Amino acid sequence: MKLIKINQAWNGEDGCVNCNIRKQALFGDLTRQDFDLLHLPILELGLSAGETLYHADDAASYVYTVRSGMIKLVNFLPDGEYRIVRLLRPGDLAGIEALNARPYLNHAVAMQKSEVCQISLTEVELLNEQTPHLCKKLTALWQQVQNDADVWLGQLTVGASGQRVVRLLLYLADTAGKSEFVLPSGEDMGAILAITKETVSRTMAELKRQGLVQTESPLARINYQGLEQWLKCVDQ
Amino acid sequence: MKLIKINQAWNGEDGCVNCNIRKQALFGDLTRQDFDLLHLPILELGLSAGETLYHADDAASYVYTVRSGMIKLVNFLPDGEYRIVRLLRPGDLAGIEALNARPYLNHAVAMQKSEVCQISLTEVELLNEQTPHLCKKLTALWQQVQNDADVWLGQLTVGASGQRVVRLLLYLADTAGKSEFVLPSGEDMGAILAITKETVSRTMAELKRQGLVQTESPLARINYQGLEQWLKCVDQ
DNA sequence: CGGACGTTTGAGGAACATCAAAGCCTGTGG
DNA sequence: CCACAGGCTTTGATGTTCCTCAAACGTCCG
Repeated sequence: MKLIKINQAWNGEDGCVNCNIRKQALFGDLTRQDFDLLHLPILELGLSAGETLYHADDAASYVYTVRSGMIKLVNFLPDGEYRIVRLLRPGDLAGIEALNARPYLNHAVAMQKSEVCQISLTEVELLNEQTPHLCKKLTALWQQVQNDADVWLGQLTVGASGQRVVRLLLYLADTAGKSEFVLPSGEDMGAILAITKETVSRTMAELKRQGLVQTESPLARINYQGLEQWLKCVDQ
Repeated sequence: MKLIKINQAWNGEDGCVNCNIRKQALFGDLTRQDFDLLHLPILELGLSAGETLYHADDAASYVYTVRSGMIKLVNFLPDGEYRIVRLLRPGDLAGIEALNARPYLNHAVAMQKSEVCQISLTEVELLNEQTPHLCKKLTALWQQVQNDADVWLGQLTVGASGQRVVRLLLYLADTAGKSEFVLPSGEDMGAILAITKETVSRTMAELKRQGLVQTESPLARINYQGLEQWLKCVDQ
């Protein structure tokens, strides 16, 4: 793992205060005064696609706020297969389980070129004792975890393979905020949906044939309402 | 919904302080002084099998600590199918998402005769502002949610139907703390594992034939190590 | 006792996994 | 700049698993 240190996001001055995604992120509710309680620098790290941020069972001393890109949380099964259990996007917190003095539960791997802020656990714990502003945000972030888990379980692992792929595309568009986004590899989509990459490929081919999806390089553009309609027709 | 009020678990005296599952539950870290901050009574409710504790999208004003029995969290899909996304056992918190001023995310239904404590949201919020002891426990409970979600996604929705059934049986034994436990209905097991009740039935029949599972009335007794072995053999 | 509901068992068929081979991009080094 | 290697994607043929539909059986409750 050769993470690149981009810069020191907070250095005693006001890097964090001015962070462009701070409102959504862990420190979103902190006041100017709260920031004065910080005494360790916060590093900003760059990851290229495929790089690992941390491994499951690693002793954890940091959590990471995602600033850009996308991080997958991966679980490996005894037989070597793997399964993606969550996707983290800007504002999300990777390694949140470390706040409980537990080792990381999954592997965190960048799916695209990504940037994260590395926040020391002790920093978070100290801050949490000295100001009540953090606990609320933490609860919101945990809630997000539950929400995602529910979507995953309720929509992405149920029904015919076609429905799963379509629901994933809609989910990706939702989280990206637009109908154009970086498409995960076929294998990754399979690991999200619990189907094989071949089935993913066949379904995507069919959707392209119907003009509901266009792909170009790493990007996909989807016809959102068309896909929603497609779901309803197949369901009945 | 006709929940039965069993009694007032906390009445200004020390019902909660002496609660036999308090250590694991929401108030586990509170001190005697913290309890003095409570000013609303906490009700203990009884549910019979099949009764609903709350519905998804209900405006939430309570969270519930499970005292006995088992509660399932259920999501309904547009086509009327349903999916169980989590099982709650004694010590777990139902409706935890309400702490974020959100409506409930799923339906909560008792699978067996169960008992829960009804805790007012405002109570939790007030307590959270006045003592730091709650936040830690909350984090631990959220962590539990994530943990369960990972197990669900990583083990119960992947692989052949037989493996899923066996993993569920092992999971139920783990959470029960012994190899004898109340077996969910075939339909519920199917809704957990994303397979049909017929497939569940066939698999269970086969496991019984092999002497790895015995059922009696609502109870099941499993050969834990035998099932673990069974998993390894099938895997390869 | 009879009805409703859950479980069991069977037969048939569809959907998906598996295996295999060919095609296509990407990046690398000559 | 082009050629080539590697990985990822696509497409096909085959087989198995599991879903679907259906009927019989068992059990719990009125």
